[in-house]
Amino acid sequence: MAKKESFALERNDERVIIHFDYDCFYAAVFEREDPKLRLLPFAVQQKQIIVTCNYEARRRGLYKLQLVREARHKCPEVIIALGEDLTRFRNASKDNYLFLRCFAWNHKVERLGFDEVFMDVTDMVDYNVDLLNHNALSSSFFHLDRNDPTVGFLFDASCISGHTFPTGSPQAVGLSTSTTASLTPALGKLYLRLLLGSHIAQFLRHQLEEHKSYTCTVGVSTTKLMSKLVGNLNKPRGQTTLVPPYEWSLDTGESNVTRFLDAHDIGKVPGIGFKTAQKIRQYVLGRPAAFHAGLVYGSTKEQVSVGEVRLSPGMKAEVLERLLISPGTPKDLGSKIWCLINGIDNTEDSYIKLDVMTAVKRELTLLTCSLIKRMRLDLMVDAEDDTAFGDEVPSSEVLNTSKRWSAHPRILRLTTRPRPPRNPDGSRPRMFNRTSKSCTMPSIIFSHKQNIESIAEQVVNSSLLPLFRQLHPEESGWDLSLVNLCAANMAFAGTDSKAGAGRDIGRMFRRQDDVLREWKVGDADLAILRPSDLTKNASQISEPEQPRNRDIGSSRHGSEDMDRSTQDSGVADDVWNSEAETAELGQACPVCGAHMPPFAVAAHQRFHSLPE
DNA sequence: CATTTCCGCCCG
DNA sequence: CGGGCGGA
Repeated sequence: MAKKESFALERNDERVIIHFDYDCFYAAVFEREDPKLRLLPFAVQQKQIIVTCNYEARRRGLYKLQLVREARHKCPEVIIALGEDLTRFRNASKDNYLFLRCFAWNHKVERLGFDEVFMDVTDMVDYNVDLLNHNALSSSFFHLDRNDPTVGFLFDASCISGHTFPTGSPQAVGLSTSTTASLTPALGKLYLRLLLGSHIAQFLRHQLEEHKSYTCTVGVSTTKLMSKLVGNLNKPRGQTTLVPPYEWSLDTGESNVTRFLDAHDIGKVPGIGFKTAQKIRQYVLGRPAAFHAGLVYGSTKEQVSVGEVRLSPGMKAEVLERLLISPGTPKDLGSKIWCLINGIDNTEDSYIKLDVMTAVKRELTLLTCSLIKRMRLDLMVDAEDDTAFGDEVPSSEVLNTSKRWSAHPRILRLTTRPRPPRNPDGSRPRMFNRTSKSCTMPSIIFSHKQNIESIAEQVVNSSLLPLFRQLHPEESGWDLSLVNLCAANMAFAGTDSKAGAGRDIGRMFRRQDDVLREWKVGDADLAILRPSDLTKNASQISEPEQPRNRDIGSSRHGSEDMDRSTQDSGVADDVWNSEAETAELGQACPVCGAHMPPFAVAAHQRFHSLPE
């Protein structure tokens, strides 16, 4: 049995991130359509402003966000294109993005605006680190395909590709020399990983130039924050890698992260906008920070460096939090910014989270399928027939078109329960700390045209995933002991021409509850959903509640824990699991012992509870 | 409790 | 300026 597949929980998450920034993107889009422009001073105009211009134009004194009048005066021969229609830029951006994404092994590639891309190449790097031949680093081969060892490129693994910060780092020396030994193992490993990152970055840059005719500037580091910032050091058409040490230590002294970051103006840090920066400046200076209104865009501010902020007396997350709270500001903005100015970018967690999300999505989809089946069994009636439940249990969930809904649940609710922390004796406390979120039942769920799977997929995407995110906005380490889906707040369709119909149905439900209550498995920690093992299907049971405003169907689902031996060895666990494993094959009715599909049990039991 | 609307802020 | 996001 695999021991440690719990990737999401292990904090070996020093990622390798590449940030791409296309050089003067809008201008480059036009240049690609008309290469003659490359040699001429060329600018793109929106309204009365030069939004960007090529480097030929910059050589003649033009710059971004300059007034068109001024630009024309300074450089009369400039060629200007109108760039107010964004579609060509949008398309080019998307095209480049898709191109880059083809190289990624995972889907951790994202666009920021039209002209920036982040790519998490951690998996590629780690794969290739293991395959390096340390005796022949300078003639290494970078594998781009795990399945085809011939796909890749040659590179020199004895040095970083492109520029570094700080400049003249071990790069010149190379790894095969004695300096390698002086590097601590951890430092050396990170160095090697970033080195490989720099080579894949170099490769991708050239691919982009060759196949798409776009040059770009890239940064390589372990976070989006740092890779984006460090890339700025060498533009255009350059790349910069932020080399270790990333941690402060006795022999290496200050970390290169803070050394680099501290020199920036506080307002230059992505995520710290003008307002926030001004407040922080004011705090550090002890007086309002001066800023002279600029000509066109922004303004020249009194600069306060990240280092001054970070090292200002008593500075910490709480201080920033208090400083920045005002109506409409995000919750923990203070700690966010404290992290940022210390070079920590929490968004990297979201990459890991993505992996887990796909598993969660699978689970939710299975749950939804179960729920739909149950809803159809319990709530669909023959179009001509007003009675909700016949004498026979339907033999199949397949529905013909002569059925209609007798009632509509109006609310869809997702409930989860985190696994409570373990007691000293290894057992788990029984807690009822469930959390739930609900939304209006998406109408698609009542469709009887589409098949159940496609409906489920839509419901998951449109409703359940958003709910899940609300329930678990925290970082990746979900360890859930229960996931439950239910349809609630019944609305009966019949404009009760028969006055007693509603009451009869209500009574029926109550009787059903009585039966189900007996049948129901105890409320122990049963279903298990863990990021490390989300594949196995468990079961579904119904969960009766109050007669009025009650939930009609409820479908519970979880996955079997890998490490079951360390769990409660209670009987309930075993009962549950045996039921769980046979769930898809069939279940026995606890009253009469008849065998049937699990989703039919509830309806079948209702049959038992019908009035004589 | 969910939904709708608006505002502040950040970004390119 | 236009879009996106989060909070009230």
